[in-house]
Amino acid sequence: MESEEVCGITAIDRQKVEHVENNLPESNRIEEMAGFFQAFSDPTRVRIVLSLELEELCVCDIATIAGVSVSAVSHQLRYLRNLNVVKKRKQGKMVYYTLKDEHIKEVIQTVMEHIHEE
Amino acid sequence: MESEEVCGITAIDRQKVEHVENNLPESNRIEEMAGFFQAFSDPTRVRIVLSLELEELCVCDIATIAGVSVSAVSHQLRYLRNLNVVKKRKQGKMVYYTLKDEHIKEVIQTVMEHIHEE
DNA sequence: CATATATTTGCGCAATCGTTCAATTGATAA
DNA sequence: TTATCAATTGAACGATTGCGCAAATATATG
Repeated sequence: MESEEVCGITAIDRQKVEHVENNLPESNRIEEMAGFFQAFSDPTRVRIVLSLELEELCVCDIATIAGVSVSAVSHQLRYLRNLNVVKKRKQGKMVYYTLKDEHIKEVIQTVMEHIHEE
Repeated sequence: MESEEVCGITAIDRQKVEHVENNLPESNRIEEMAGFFQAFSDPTRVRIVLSLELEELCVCDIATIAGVSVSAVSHQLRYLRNLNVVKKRKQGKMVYYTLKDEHIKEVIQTVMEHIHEE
């Protein structure tokens, strides 16, 4: 048998494990990826992003569409802003949000197609 | 001004709001999307999925690669199985996991490219 | 049968998340 | 100035998440 003790965990197939470990992206990249996916892992945020694909909207209107409080939306918008998904434009008292860059649409499109294909 | 009271929330631009509401996917679809993204919103799960892109692996080896306990991996694998992301093949005492379908790779590839492009 | 190994499962804990509420900031209008 | 309105912020909450531990399950072997 090709088993071996490693740090208290039994690694059965040492060769496969090494192959994978050598070809996996580094931890930073992996966390970055997870972080990106997390941005869209909540229905409210998905609704916000899909809405902003269609129109530039003020916080209040986003709240109406998303069906949650203005405060909740504002928190989520800050979250999405920090992740470079959306950007804001201030005009008087009001703040208008849009998607930061266009190829977020592509990513979402790809995922939506994937979901439909089954 | 084009403001109006709707369920206690002030909708500023009625026209935009309606346009968005009419063109947004239905709630089921949105939750489905969020659920899909959630599958990859955790570093351990990302590591698992990226590993299974490279090799068919047993639970124990996945645990070694992911750097968490066998139990933790098993929990995550069940989660991913319920989401139709991975499938298992039993051989004796051991259970080998692979990705369920190939075009999950495409989705991940698209996202990775997106992240690199900035 | 008993033993050993690989995986799964249920439980509980700590950390995180999404939300609301209340207070605050920033800008406009009287 | 004061009043008003849009948006942001911080605190607190309940709910969910990811994990490890320990027990249970499943399969192979003596």
